[in-house]
Amino acid sequence: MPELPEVETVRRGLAPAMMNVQIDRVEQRRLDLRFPLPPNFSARLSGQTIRDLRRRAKYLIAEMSNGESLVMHLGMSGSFRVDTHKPGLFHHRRQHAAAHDHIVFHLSTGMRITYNDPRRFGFMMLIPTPELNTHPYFAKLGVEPLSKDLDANFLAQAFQSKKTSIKSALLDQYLIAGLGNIYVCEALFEARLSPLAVAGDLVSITGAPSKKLMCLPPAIKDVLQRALLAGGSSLRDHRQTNGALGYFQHHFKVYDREGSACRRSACSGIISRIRQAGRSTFYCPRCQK
DNA sequence: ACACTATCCTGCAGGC
DNA sequence: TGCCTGCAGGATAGTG
Repeated sequence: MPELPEVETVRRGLAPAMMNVQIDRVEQRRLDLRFPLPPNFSARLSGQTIRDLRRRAKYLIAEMSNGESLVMHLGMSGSFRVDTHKPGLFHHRRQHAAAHDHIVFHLSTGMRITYNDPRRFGFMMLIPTPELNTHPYFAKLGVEPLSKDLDANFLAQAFQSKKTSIKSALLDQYLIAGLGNIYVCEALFEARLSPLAVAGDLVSITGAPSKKLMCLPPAIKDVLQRALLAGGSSLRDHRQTNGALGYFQHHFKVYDREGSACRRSACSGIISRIRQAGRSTFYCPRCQK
């Protein structure tokens, strides 16, 4: 599920509860998610104070007071829930763990942060904070799409002589870090670009971005920003940390709209679904060229 | 260098 | 009602 807008929504929900708060203990309800959890996971986190909670691409990074950082990835179905544990009260209503609640952080404030992940494609790692930038998971990551690093000149340089489709190129986390299947489809629609276009064909021989490519960075930023305002997209698993749904799925122009009418005014196209690199692509063949 | 596939895992929708 | 198939927001390893 979680692409940049969902991960950032989660970060904004977690930050008030976690920032400058101590972790009392960590309840580890399984030994592994996608990978085995780090050795002594609970012990290494217990007693630490969370100094910062950042996002890089689709990763959440909680910097601890002991110099280690907890790096978390939500995979396809990961979510966090924040609630308050009230000991003594409501004794008759024991707070049961929900299915797929794998990790619970008990904070000194009485708040609990519960990580739920049905498919367990998510993972958590502990990395010494000074090594984050050189760690294999981060060293090669591409630009943040909402930063000014993402502009037409950057894309021209990134796409030059690339024979892969623009759809696949935008999904490549080593070029742009944080886009996923939904927002790539939506951004290509905004930019009126066919997902089948060859990335390198959008760059002139001199290395300058074509006019079509110039539309893409603003389209990407616009889609991501609107999704952020909506709290992300909830297809099945994504929740804000208070349990609320995101609602950007109601604003999709192409994603999951196969067979429906194109929403661009004066376009009479029908949204198509094709398969690219093993993933569904949704687009309007009439107005995306 | 590139494209495609299978893989990890669970849940759900659709067809019969 | 149930069984089966395919598909899902990600990312990697292996193949040709």
